[in-house]
Amino acid sequence: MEGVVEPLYRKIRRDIVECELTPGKSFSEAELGRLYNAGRTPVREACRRLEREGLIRIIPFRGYMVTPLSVSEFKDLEEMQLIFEPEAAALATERATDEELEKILRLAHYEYRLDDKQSYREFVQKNYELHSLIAQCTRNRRLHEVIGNVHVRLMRFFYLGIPLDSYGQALAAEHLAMANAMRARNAGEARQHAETHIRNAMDRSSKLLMDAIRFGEAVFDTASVAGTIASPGRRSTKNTQ
Amino acid sequence: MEGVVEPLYRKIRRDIVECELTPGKSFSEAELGRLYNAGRTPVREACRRLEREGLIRIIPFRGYMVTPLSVSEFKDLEEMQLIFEPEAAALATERATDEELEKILRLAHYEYRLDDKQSYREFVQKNYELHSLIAQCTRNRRLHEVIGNVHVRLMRFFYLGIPLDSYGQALAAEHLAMANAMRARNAGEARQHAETHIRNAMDRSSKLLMDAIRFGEAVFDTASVAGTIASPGRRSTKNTQ
DNA sequence: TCGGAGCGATCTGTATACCGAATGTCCGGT
DNA sequence: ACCGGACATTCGGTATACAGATCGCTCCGA
Repeated sequence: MEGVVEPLYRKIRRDIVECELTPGKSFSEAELGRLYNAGRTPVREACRRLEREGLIRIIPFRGYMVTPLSVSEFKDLEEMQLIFEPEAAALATERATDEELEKILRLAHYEYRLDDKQSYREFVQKNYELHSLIAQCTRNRRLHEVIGNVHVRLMRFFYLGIPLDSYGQALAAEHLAMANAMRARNAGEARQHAETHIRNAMDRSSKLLMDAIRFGEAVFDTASVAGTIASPGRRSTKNTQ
Repeated sequence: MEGVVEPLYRKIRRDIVECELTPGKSFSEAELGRLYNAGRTPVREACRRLEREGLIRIIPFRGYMVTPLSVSEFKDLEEMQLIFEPEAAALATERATDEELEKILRLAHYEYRLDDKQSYREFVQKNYELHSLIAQCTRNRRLHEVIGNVHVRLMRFFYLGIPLDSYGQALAAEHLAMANAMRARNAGEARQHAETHIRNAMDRSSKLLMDAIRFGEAVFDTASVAGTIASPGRRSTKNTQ
């Protein structure tokens, strides 16, 4: 029975990351306990962890709330990526085993088709695995954790389809360039490719974010209350509630 | 009554950081509750947070344990500093207010006298404030948190007097150079100074670490089980227990 | 009719008790 | 001397109780 809180935590986290639990939605401990059928204590604990990871916000005597997506969070996270990942790529280039580099290369081949929603979700997942594996190859466990957390938080945005849409080939090309540099054990070049990869991602996403905001489509900033319309045809009863 | 867990958490964290609770020491929830007179629930919660920060380790059915100091953790943390702080200094240079830059400069003036233990502890504290303030000036809250956490974990080593000893002036000089560059709004130079500062710190500490290990003085590594040899004449009954 | 004070509902925060599970220890048998 | 099982300890999880805080509703007065 070792793991009741751990699976629960993972389930909730997955649902948040995949925007199954809409950002900005608020709920009580009991409610969440019913939803995942678990007692109040494990729910509390899971929520505490999620709060520390920035996925849930605790409103002092009113309950919990899925952290609303905000432009500022997105910017912060991307800025962190820009700082962390190029160095991580360089370190990984020097420290990874040949097998790991092969696996990285394999993951870098992933693309997705625009017409297929499922393919996109898979890509987001593989993209995470790629970045996480690179971080792991730094052989710096703490760094790996931090980079992983940053990416997890970014994935919520990805799952909304905001920053990646319609850039499948470009992304894969950048991934490949980086993976190849790593495989050639060229740390400097790997760093460079990683940096331009992140910079490009930032450019693309800022464009898409602008559009999204212009269309009033999703993301919100500032003082909480992020009603989330998300995709058309999605029920959004009691979203801000 | 909002804050019972928060102060408790802070107290425990402070005691761990200041090595008041010796690294490697193990204890039960009840024990800790008695020590800080608090209930089991707040203790649990505080320990969970400390675990996520890497200051406490949970041994599945045997209790808790102050994370033993390990060379690998030290190396990891310094490597992270080397990645984060130069960029943070550069960002802060561009984003800080004039007042903040003044305060940074003021903090950078801190030195310590070798003969005075209290002065050293103060220095460690001020050093933390300096680095934390710089991180805060990046205006990237998440980045600030991460850098703060890294530094907090490093402080345990500092409080053991390991990596700083007898480098007071050198440290202050490096701090000053960086702070001055920041005040001149020269981001590139600030980054450069920060980088050499961290690199120097790494060199110095690796020397001192070697010595410390040679003298069997403190730090432990590898697979958990840090029997605490520490100082000669120290009983080590039930150390791994 | 409108506005403000007060009351109650609800939920978190915290403490405590209890059961089950797992592990290390100790003791006794082979 | 070695091995195996019972016991104590301690954590993991749940239920429960209670205090405090917040919100919303009602009621009363202007």
